[in-house]
Amino acid sequence: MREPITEPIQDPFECTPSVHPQCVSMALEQAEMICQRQHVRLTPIRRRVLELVWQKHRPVGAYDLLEQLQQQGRVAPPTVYRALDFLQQQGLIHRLESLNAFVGCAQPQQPHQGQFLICLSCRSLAEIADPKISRAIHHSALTAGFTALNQTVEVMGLCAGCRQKEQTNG
Amino acid sequence: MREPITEPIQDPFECTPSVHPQCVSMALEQAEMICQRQHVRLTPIRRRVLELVWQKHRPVGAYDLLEQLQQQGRVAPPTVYRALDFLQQQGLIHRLESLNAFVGCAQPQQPHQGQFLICLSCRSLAEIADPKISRAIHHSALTAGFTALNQTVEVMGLCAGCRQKEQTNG
DNA sequence: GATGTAATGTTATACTATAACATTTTGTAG
DNA sequence: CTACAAAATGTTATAGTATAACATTACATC
Repeated sequence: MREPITEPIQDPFECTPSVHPQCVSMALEQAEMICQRQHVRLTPIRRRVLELVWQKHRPVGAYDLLEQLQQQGRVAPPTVYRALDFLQQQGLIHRLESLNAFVGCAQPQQPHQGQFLICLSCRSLAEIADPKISRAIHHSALTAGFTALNQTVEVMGLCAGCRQKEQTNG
Repeated sequence: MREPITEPIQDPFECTPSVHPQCVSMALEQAEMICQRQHVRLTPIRRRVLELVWQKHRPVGAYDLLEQLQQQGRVAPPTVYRALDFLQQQGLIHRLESLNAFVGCAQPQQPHQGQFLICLSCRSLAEIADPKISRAIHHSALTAGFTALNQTVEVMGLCAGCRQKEQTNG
């Protein structure tokens, strides 16, 4: 029998192939629970889209998802976008504005705004949730008399692994 | 003779119709200077696009610009996008990822990442440059072993004026 | 004025997203 | 159980955003 998974499912910089199938199924289980609690329906399509998003475990475009869905029958764009809208509303996925792409939410239990570190080299992504950043933004907004309702924070750069490689090569 | 303009050109929440023509021409003059210093060419098309961006003085889409350019002859999308790319490279405009739109840069003299407050009600926008936000992001990234090269910070909410109106009405 | 580079023109197409309306599925009240 | 309303999905068409690829023109320098 396997050891229970102790590491969080949330860090793509860390998620190894060996634990990956489990991080997908964990995300789906969590989603089932959350939807039940919220009295909303995680229909087969919605569940399948969430599964595909987690399987990639990195930013994935709507038409990429569409293509995969079409391997099991005819599907049109609105079907995908509706599922993505639903999943976003339930906080199960985030949209990455700078990539026109979507990614599974690391902490769907507690609603939050995503903050993202996106590696330009390997295209992997990590979600962080640093209250200092949120607070700094809120504070700065207030100073301008502005009421912040929704924050987008997306940071492009190099993850630890790729930075090392670049240094070795360059 | 007019009083000299003491207020910065950068705050769209503040820019009144009376000073607006001047804030456009100031932005163009600054651009001329910057391009000269950088030994790059602010060609008529590039200059015109920058002018249109500043005339709107709020987030404006590429195809909106295209439409205006077409009033003086046939123009195709690549022309606009090339001009926008150039202006972005020179730090004269910013791209707003969450709106697929562009806006004149408030402080083109010193290169920086934009941080934006976007009013959901009146669609106006203010650019801020709060080092505390940048630093919080950098610090948080470093903690994750991530080298931040480029930050996107876009905050949706209500500007002071619109918030008051909402309260009065609601 | 020949030559190479930068900028622009031109055509076509890729990619992202939604409107509008038809149909099916689901939950609920009678 | 069945009739009804609401929710979800199907279907077709189209809007909106962006770039690839190649041709032509303008510019700078020798």
